Amino acid sequence: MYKRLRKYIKKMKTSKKTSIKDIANVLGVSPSTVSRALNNNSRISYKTRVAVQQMAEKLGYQPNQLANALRSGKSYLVGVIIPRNNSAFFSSVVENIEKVLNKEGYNIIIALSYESYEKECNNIDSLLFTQVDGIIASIANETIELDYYRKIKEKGIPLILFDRGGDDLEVDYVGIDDYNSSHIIIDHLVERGCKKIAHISGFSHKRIYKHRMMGYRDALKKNNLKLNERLIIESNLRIEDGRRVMKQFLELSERPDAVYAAGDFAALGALQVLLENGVKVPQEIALVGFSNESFTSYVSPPISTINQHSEQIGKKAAELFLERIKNPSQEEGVSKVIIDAQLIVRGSSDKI
Amino acid sequence: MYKRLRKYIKKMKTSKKTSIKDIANVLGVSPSTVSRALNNNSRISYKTRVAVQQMAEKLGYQPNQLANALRSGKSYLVGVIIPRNNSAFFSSVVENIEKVLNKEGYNIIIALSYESYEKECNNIDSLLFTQVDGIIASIANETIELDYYRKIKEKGIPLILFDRGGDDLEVDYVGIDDYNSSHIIIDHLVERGCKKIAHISGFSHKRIYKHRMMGYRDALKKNNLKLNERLIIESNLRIEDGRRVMKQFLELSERPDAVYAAGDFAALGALQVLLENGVKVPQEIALVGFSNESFTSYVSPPISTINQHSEQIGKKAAELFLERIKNPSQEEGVSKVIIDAQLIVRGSSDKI
DNA sequence: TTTAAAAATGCAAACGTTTGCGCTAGTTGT
DNA sequence: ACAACTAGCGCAAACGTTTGCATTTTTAAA
Repeated sequence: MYKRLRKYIKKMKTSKKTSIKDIANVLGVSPSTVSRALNNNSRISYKTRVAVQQMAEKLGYQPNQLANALRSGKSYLVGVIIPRNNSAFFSSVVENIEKVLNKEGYNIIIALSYESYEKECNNIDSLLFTQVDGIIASIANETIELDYYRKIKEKGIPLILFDRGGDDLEVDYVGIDDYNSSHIIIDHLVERGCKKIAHISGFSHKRIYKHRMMGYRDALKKNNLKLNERLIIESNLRIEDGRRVMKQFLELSERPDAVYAAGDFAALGALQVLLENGVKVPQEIALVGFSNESFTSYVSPPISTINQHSEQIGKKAAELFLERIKNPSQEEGVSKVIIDAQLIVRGSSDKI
Repeated sequence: MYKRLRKYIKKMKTSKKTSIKDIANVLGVSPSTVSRALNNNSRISYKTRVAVQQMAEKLGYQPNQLANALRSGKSYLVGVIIPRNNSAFFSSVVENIEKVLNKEGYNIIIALSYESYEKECNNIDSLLFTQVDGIIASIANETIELDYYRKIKEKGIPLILFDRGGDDLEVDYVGIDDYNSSHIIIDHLVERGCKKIAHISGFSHKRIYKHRMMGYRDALKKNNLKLNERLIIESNLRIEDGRRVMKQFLELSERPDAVYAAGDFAALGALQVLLENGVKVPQEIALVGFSNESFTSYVSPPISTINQHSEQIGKKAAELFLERIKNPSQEEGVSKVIIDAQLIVRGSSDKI
């Protein structure tokens, strides 16, 4: 027994990976016994189990997930695709997805799309190649065709979308009520006396931005405010887009007295332009963003925004995945979970 | 031929995964032929290759990376461990690591430590379990014992550290010159007339913060400024830490006329307290942060900071990994790449 | 002591892919 | 016609782990 051990410790110096076979050889048992002992199988005696587990520890045995996944058909990996990284919303969603899934023995693979359709397609291929057990995703801004997402579905792999989903896809979805969020924002701005409310919209081929705009339009109507098409401009909602659009609004003969931007980065750009032009915020022009990015509370004045409950979204997305795993039936209807958002009023739109 | 195809198309409806065996069966060739045809092996005739590749396309064949990695001993995955997610610095490093490695056929697995030692250990275990070909990491603030990183090394898996490294580990490293960066900051503050410069330090058990503090101390001496220990406070460098420490500095009988914070989040917290207390920045107290987080340019006044060249760090870290793969010899010396940082002067410390 | 039952293993094959070496059919040269 | 060579495959085993079923060993009862 000790001769065998010494022989194998020596072997360990040159070849770094310990496998079940190595343990089996040292102890003079079969690999299946080692596997069963490591997995506390009742068919293995206590004595053998202890010997195997101690030897595994001594030889630095590390289970090989590749082999396990190949054999079992399950990798216990979940791919999480997000469109951008430097965003408090997506960071928080990822964190909460991870917490829920880690508890159930899953690990996540984070894939970043950088708002690019091509990168997104590469990510999906990589994740499928890696045999993930499921994919949780939010769609990149550049993405119009959803063929790649359909591909996931066709392979029978659970797909859950959050925030940015797609009407054409019959898959599970978690998001907030974009339409109603706009109502809340417009009501708030109307309540503080605003009458000419402009909207920096995202691309309306993206469902969430379309709903935010529909909400904006209907809320204006509800409050008997005239709809001025020149006060609606679509953009990619980056800081530079917010700056450009805000400049356009300032050049109008009829200036707005409030601006609702469908994303916080665009709101930040708009704020920068307002301050640079000596416009008093919120006295002359009030400002509301969307998504509660961290910086909205750092800047001056702090920006009012919509809290999208990223924690809840992350948790719910992970739970939907786990339910899909437990009920693999393809015929079950899809879930759409819509969470009410919340307006956070700060200096940029506060009533004085 | 068509009977075989129809039989298999039918089979595809129920079992979602197409393997090389399925293609082999339809075409009446062996699995090894299919594999070779898919990999453009010269041992396979053009006719067979085309037939195989077309059938693979028709049957929706997706290579199984698990099997490939198991067979070859290489997963072409690289684990990237970062301590926090909502940071422009780490986001940018990750993005640049990914770009370089994707070009070489590698995919990355991002693991977040949330500044926790325990989470970091779990991440390392998960990555080893997943048979990554290498790990690129920045150490969590809570981590003192480096045993888990040693474990990576002992398994012969390439390990590259960036930014936050460890003196005890003989591994490749990329970072900036923290000592010299402090000199640059102090010189700048001295040039604008500051005489009582306080330092919000990170934990000095972390090498980078220790070097930043040493640089601070030596730069004061170099400029014949008196060192006041009450103007140095260690902290975790979060926003709330910056607030707390700044409040302490404001309560001193001898107030500082400048504050150098070893991280931008702490600088932001300090700025908030200064503004809340009606202190004019930079006229009464100048402020400099570290890391060039996005928000440093959004807030008012914009915060002077150190640009850590995250792009270069990411690229270099990935390149060091690739070199390790090309030269697997264990005896080669480790690389330490130190990049000069750059001071970005903004409103918080600008000369008027 | 013998027999039967229970406990504790071991064998073989599965998972998907790749690759060294062997085999076969066809072609070319003598 | 025969021998040698080459192109184009196929066989079998590797990679690490798990699991159904068979086999062996141990224990208890007659």
